[in-house]
Amino acid sequence: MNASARGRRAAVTLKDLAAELGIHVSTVSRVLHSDTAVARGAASKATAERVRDLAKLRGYSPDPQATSLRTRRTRAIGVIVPRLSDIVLATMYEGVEEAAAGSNHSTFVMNSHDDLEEQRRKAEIMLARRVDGLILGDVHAGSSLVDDLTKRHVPFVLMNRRYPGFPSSTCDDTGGGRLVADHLWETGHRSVAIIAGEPYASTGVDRTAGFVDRWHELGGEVPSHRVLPSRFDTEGGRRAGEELLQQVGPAPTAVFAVNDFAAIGAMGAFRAAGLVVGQDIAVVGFNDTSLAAQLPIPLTSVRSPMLEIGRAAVGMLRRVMAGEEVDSVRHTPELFVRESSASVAFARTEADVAQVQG
Amino acid sequence: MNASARGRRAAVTLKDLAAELGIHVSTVSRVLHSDTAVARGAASKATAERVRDLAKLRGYSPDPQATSLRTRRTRAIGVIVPRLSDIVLATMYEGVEEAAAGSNHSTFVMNSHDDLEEQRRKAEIMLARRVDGLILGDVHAGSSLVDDLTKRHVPFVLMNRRYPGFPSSTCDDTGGGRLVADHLWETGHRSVAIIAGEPYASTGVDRTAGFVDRWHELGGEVPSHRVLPSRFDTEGGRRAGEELLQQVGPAPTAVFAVNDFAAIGAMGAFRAAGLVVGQDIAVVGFNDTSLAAQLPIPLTSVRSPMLEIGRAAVGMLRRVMAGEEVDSVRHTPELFVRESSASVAFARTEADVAQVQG
DNA sequence: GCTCCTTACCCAATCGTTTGGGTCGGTCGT
DNA sequence: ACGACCGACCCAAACGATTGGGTAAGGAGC
Repeated sequence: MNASARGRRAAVTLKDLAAELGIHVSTVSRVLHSDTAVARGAASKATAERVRDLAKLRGYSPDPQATSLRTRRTRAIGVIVPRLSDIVLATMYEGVEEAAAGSNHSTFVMNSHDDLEEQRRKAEIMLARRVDGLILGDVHAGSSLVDDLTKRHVPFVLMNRRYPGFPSSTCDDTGGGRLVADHLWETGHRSVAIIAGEPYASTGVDRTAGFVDRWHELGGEVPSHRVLPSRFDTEGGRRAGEELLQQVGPAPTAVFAVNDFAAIGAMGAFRAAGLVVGQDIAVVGFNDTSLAAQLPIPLTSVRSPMLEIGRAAVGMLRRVMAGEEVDSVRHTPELFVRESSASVAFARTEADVAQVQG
Repeated sequence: MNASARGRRAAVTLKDLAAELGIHVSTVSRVLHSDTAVARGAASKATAERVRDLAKLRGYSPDPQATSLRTRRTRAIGVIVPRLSDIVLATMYEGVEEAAAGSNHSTFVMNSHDDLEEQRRKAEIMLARRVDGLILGDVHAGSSLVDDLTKRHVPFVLMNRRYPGFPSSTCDDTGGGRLVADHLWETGHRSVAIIAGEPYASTGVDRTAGFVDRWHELGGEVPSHRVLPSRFDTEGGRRAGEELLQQVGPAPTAVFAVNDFAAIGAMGAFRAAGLVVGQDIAVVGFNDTSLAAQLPIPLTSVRSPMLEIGRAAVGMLRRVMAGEEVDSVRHTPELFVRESSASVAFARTEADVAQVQG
């Protein structure tokens, strides 16, 4: 019936250490906790040594609940993502976890499934848990959640997706889109389409806008029916790909999907229609997930530094929690050209297209 | 400088409610906390009503740190996985999160990167956080961690991978392997290879063993050099695929990769070597991740109920935490045949093989 | 009218830490 | 030789909730 028999509650406390050393618990606390600033003055060098030795010997580890209760901070941060089974967010989260662990913070993650209701609910759960701050990886354009959190003085930063006026750690998605436009233009394409992702996600919107802007600068045009919204998964990419092929008029010679998974889905649709990706049609993805390079037809993709985006989000959040103003960071992407769009001269001529059409 | 100015610390406490109602804090606590068992007897119906109304009005939410301190339980469970960027584990975690939320528990996840040192370190961090229990998704064969945790009376269950003698929520991997053997045998294959995954993971080991056993029952044989260990990612699959093709003697007509990602990597290797998957060589994966069906060449795969595995792990852990003995659960897998192995008659004859060889 | 229940509460200790303030015996400066 | 100061501690009040014990008033039963 004692503590250790009833469970694993062997946990040694400050009081235990104090009793064993014959000194007061507050002295032990100061020695163990304070970073030599307060520690000096709390106990003699000899006593401090004894305290530290015993703490190590007994395996003392402070009770975080008690500490939190007293200090009003939990050293926990909440992370909300659309879904962790999206490898992009999962990778960013790895960066978050790593950086948080580095500054002695724990992280709670929750999935919002990109549902506005659920975002709020999950945020409330985290706040009820008294997290010290939030990292939102799923912000929707026009969502009022960010304003509400600001009003409530909840420290938070955005990750993955940005929202004007709030600090975020994202990829330079616009720049990434421009890289793709340059690449496709240089390889001779003039008729392109974009699988643009969800309209509420800045990632897809910015990548699309970057592409379109650059394409215009280069002298090209992207008809609006060639910009298809889509889900971010393979299924969404496949549907968009199918839709593209069903449009009247010649099919595009190149397709930019704002996400690797959508690109993979589109590749499936093209192949099912008898097109050979990399020969009949070029496909470019985004994020350069570990899959891209390993696919049967390796996928050209824009690498976004996902781990770094996650790490940076933590750094920013720490500063926000400390009351500082922080600026958004846009991490630089890099294009990796692979077989799905590598060959320069394959772009079909108008004549070819007419033939295929006929 | 007051609490609410210094941050968002507006948090209303039991004491606040009690003061406003002119009753004692303990009465408020009993009304709000107890599930009508203790609540009855704590206050009159009228008072209870007033308490509940005011609590709702003021938006009272109990301080979990204070509660934990008093009750010695955190309602938090720790989850350790090899890596969350593995879609399989991420999906299981979604199941965990959902089930945990359902029973009002929070979850901490950490990545161990399949490193023994890191597993221990992460487990210690979670225990230092005083989680009520652990779900281990990364147990290694022969690891002593499970024994150590048992000795320390830490409630835990295993997920994804099993370990004899400890409760686990896994797929029936052996059965899954048998399904694949039946399928390949029926479609005429006699010369097969296995990309077997890491030897420390029961998933790969069991899937391989199930396949091999069934194959023997059917009268086939699997030479040991045809069972290649591999990492679980695409890179690992590609390497194993390349190695297979370099072996002396005729290449196998079918390959079973114990994981979809490894299968995708292998498909890449085969294609690079000029083989057409689904025609020259059959490939089967495992887990039926969302990618499998959407790949350019849709991948035959064994679906494991990942969400369910995660949910069940939580249920089991709750029972372990309650002091019950629980049995392991092996969830039933299901085979989905697709183009990568669909056609029955393509298996190359020995003559063909000889020709290719020559 | 007395005891004995209920009913409807209140009291106070406790969980493990932190932290603003003592206190007490010496040492230093003059 | 005397006050100021310093080093090395101790005290006790929090933080917010839970919970084993009261206790006072009112009614039932004899």
